[in-house]
Amino acid sequence: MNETDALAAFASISSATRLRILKLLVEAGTNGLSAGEIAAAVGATPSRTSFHLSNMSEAGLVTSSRMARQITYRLDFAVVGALMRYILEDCCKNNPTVRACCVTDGGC
Amino acid sequence: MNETDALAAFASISSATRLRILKLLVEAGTNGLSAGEIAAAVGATPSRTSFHLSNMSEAGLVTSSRMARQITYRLDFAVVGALMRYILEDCCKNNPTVRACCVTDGGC
DNA sequence: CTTTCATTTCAAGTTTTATTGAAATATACT
DNA sequence: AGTATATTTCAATAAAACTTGAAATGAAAG
Repeated sequence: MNETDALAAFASISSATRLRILKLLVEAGTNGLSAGEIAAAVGATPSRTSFHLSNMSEAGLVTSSRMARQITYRLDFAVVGALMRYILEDCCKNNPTVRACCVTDGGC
Repeated sequence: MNETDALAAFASISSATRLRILKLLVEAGTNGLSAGEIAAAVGATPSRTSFHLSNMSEAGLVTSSRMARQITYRLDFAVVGALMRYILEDCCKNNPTVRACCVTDGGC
């Protein structure tokens, strides 16, 4: 992950709707969800949802594949992980205070 | 960290200049840097730098304190850590793929 | 090959955010 | 008090992102 990619990812998840889509796709796991299911879940119009999904796709956060008439969107967990690593290492130089928050039993 | 705070933090670090300021303040550590030093380092005008710094301050990422004529800005490492934890736990439900990227020897 | 369903694209208007330079505030020095 | 330094605030402009609804695309079914 480079700076340009990280900036696009941050911009993408700084929208309340898109962050909600991300959380939804985390729960959906590797199966993903169709654009229509996502639209229904977040209560947005199809065109608005499509706009947000292409934003997330351009940011590399999601992948899409057509299944018959529907298009399935899946979260790219590796990209989210790479973003975490970018903050932790490239930005924060492995600062111990920041790093402590990333362990399950961390005092944070 | 709640969703509102996380959204503000993401929006803040989705600007190239502000991400650069964050990295600068990571290296400065607990000493921090004055607004003027930051402006010089990022090559921005004082007013523009001030704008970005108040954005980061509203997002909770930095703290400020006046030292004589200068105002020192410091990164709030705990807030950055809380943001990491928010992505990892609240958003990603501790997904193992994402979590693997947060350990030094992680296969990521 | 027309219809239906799922999704995307487009154009228009609205809102938000960024930039610039000048003026204002706060502190220190003489 | 008056001047210089450091930073912020303000108003105006410019640029980017969001929203809406209508039209277009792609795929399946009759």
